[in-house]
Amino acid sequence: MSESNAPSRTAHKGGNGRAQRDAYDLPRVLEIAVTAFNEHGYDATSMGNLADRLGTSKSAIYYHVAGKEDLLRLALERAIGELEKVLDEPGAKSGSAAERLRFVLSGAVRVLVDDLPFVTLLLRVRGNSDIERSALERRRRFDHAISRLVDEARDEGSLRADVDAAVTTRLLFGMINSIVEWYKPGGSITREQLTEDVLTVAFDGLTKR
Amino acid sequence: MSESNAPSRTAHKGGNGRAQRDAYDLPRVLEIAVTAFNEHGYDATSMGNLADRLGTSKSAIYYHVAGKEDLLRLALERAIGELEKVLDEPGAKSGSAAERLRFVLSGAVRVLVDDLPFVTLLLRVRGNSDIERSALERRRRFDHAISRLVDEARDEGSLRADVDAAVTTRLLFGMINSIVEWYKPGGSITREQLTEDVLTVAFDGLTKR
DNA sequence: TATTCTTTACTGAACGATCGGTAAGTTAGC
DNA sequence: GCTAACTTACCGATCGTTCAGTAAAGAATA
Repeated sequence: MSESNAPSRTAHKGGNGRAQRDAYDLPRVLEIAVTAFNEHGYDATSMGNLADRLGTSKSAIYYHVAGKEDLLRLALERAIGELEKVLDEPGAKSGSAAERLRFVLSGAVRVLVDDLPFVTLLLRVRGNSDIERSALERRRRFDHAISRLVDEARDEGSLRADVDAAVTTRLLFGMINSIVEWYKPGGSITREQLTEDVLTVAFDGLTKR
Repeated sequence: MSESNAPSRTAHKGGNGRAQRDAYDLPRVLEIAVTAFNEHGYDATSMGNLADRLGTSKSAIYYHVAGKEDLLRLALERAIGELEKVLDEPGAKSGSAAERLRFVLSGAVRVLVDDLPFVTLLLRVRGNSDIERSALERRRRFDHAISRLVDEARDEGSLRADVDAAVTTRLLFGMINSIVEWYKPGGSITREQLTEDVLTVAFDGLTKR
């Protein structure tokens, strides 16, 4: 692969360096689209709007993607895909339920931070189309897997049993998912520090001991 | 356009006054609108859509409200107004910082539950228009007031100091605000039980002691 | 090397559908 | 008859999408 080229040109994909007047390849289009969707909402973002941000025309976008919904599909797939991977990692499968829960929650925070705009979009989806409903269904399954871990950790005696288990899980999710609303990567708080803080507050609470 | 509500024309049915072929008064229109906005998003909800839900025509809605944005304005005003009231109650002004914090958080949960659809809409606003930005600004001020309470409770020695104060506050908000995404009034969990669970998890964490 | 063909990556204009909103006429109850 | 509460018909703007055309560059042919 040739990497000595000017960055504004030839962002070629596979084996051959073809003609490319500008670098509007799919990853770039997707990145701009996800940013715009998060800023103004999916419905409020028009294809003309995206074209302006890309410095190109509306119809040029259609060379790279099938349509507006396709951009949403690709973005949601990326987000939910990365989250699902966490459940397949070894740390999510061995150890006590409490250990596995901590591992999965850490992994979720990691994905939230590393793919922040994509996960942000996923968490705002309300099920308006088949694509959104499909992403929502996969998210529901992911949530359910963590919910089972909470139940197990409870049965183990690791977690408190005086609060409804379902409520506990929901509040836990609420806390973690809210990260996308305020966390700025590259700021003063590192990803690792954030993960530690989240687990501390979640498991030990706000009260001083 | 005047800031105040109370349009002198709306003949409310309370004292039984004017002709009313159907019960499409402002509160009913607003209720249907907020429900629709929450289900499909503000942008994805058309005036025609609202008219169908009301069993009337699009233009009939314009007799009761100035336009689509006006519906949003009224809904957001109600939500943020109720939240702001909590800060003015006596319990929010006397006692230790920890006590005031618990009072305000309880109050926030109470408003969230009692005006669930309105607060849901408020929490989903992203600042796309002047109206949204104005609501967002008031919400930011409300959040900041609670943030100061957390700082005070910390200085008092009531709250832990080993986690960043700003992060603590954000996670606390994330947890509480997430309620609008899953709580169903009239279900098995009462408002009071929910409030208690939230405070327990927030202050004491998930771990069994 | 010179010419032609093919593919890539667009441009610009236009499409039908739908949007929020309005104008003007109509009906029900006092 | 007056007015509140509509209805029907329509407006211009904008939406996502399509389509014919085309410039640029590599590949094939001579």
